[in-house]
Amino acid sequence: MDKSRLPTSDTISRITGVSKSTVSRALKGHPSISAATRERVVAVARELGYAPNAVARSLVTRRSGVIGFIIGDMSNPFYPEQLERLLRLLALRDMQLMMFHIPPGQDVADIIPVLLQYQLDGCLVASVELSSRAGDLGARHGLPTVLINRIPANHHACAVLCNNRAGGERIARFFVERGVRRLAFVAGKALTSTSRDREAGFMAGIEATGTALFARAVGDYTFEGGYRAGLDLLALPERPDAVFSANDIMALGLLDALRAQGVAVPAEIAVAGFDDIRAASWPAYDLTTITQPIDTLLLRAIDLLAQRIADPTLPPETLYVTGQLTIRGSAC
Amino acid sequence: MDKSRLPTSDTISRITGVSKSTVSRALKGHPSISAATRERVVAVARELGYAPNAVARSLVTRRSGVIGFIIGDMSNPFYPEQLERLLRLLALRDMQLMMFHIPPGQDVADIIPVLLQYQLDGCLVASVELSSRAGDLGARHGLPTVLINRIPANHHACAVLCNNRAGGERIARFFVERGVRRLAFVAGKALTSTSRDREAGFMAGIEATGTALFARAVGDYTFEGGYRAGLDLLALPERPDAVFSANDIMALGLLDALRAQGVAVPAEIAVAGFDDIRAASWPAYDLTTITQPIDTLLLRAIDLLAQRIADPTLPPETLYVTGQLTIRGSAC
DNA sequence: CTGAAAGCGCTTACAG
DNA sequence: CTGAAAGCGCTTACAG
Repeated sequence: MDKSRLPTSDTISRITGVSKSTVSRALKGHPSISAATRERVVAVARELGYAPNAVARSLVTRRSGVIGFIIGDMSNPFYPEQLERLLRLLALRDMQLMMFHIPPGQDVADIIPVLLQYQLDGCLVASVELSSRAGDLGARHGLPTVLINRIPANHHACAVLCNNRAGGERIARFFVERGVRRLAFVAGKALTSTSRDREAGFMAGIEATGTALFARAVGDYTFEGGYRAGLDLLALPERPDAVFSANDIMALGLLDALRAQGVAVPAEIAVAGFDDIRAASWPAYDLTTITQPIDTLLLRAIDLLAQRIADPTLPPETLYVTGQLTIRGSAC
Repeated sequence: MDKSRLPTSDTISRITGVSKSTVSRALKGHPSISAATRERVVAVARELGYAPNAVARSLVTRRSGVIGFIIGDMSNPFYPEQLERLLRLLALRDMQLMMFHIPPGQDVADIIPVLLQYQLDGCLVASVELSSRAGDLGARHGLPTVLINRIPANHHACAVLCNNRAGGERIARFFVERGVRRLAFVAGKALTSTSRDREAGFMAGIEATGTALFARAVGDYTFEGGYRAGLDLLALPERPDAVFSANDIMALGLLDALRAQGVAVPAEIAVAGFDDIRAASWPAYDLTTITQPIDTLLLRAIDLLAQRIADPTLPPETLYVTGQLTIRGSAC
């Protein structure tokens, strides 16, 4: 009935008459244990609802089966969507996840001591806004770390990224093929590699056709920022024909700004985003965007992490996955 | 450089020349330690970046400083929004959070053994769809548990709820005061107390005015379900003037269905929801709704939990917080 | 195939 | 005010 009364390996040992060592080995299917002994131990353990205390096990094995998930601001729904998939994928491997939220203004470096206390097996860093010092976790503290959609500084950590550049280029090509000429870009946070790479790809795609970028605004990766960016673009002496927003959540704000100003989408201005968050497919927005292959991305990240947990001497690696253009009503 | 090289209390002990016991006491500010000793220990610990190994500490204190957060389907953005606030509030208390995701079709009962392994201090259960057996965690396994927006079966666990009934009633009153007569309700999952209580309140509010419910549809608490419910209502021989959706995410789908059918909102049909998720305030939806006081709700939940962690003999308690009507363009 | 013993890194009575 | 010792619940060489 009480927490302190959970059965221990000693309980099983006393009931079955074999030693704790044997209980431990029997339960983890160690080959040297006789079938008869194993069966008896397993039966008693099951009957008592016994499971080895994960804390004690972690202390001796130096493996906790828990990985840390580090995120910053979650107002972009893309993060929660990743989280849900991640939990599903980890459950398949019997791994648990501990959350670490870095509030605005703080940095990964600030919580490293806390992180280190918990004997985590590894870390996934999912915020594009967090400093590159996240790589320190791996390099200086021996904690296997994989960055998601973030370029590791000094190659000190692993990373899995959606090919942001290719995605930006794809959008440019899509617009240009449809004869759009006055192309605008709405940037996310200036310091993030995702925004810069998506922009670089977009620029490359435009320049390949001999044209130049028509206008640029900044939306800081937020809905409200996207809304303001939309108003900024509409205030220009001449309006763009199409806008590529560096992520979806800004694109939604942008679409609402256009709607508020009576602009017809896509007839007057076409809009495309990046991520394919759930809201992108809601009829109110119906956003053309680059769909990030989240499951693949996370699967690769988990694989990379699992390999480093198994062998910490493995060198860092950076992997790319490719997003697909999803055409919807906002640009078609 | 390596994980196994993290300094231990023994490291500090050797450097400072005091015993491990003294190191431990000095670091936690035990009053019996002399100021001089404490300062020296603290200085060395800081210099080495030492922090007590949480796993070892948990093993002896039987306190981990970690609580479990149990959620089901996260497609309703209300859950991620809670999660972010929760992380902020827990950080203030130096508590960590471990996530447990129950996939559709599974139940809390299925992960109880896993949960129990981790020496969690307590549990917060945040899914309205999970069985009432969540209360077992507290009652049968001694794990302090607080349900969020869920009525505990048999009073075996604590709970904090938004006053769902009062919210439903408030919406009814709001509609009736504006002279709306043909009121419809869109239900969430049939088995959830949130949907039932919101409906009961709505019905009570309607009946208080001598009228009756005009129409009812079911949206299963999803965006798509809300969309279908909208089409269902429009297919009726006579249309309602106003619809109360048991949560926001369904209301968004509903609004998109109305828009798709060319229905003017709120002129022809007014719409109200419940929760006040972020998307409710996006201009595309501009949804009138009951704003749940998330921070208060979570703060109360944490308090209830902290009390039970400190004294497990405390009886279960159920607390209510009150939502506020937030009037936006979808019903005004 | 099995067991006794040591040890993971802490905390906490118990002495002094 | 401080230390030696025991112990939290496991796992894992080491013997046999």
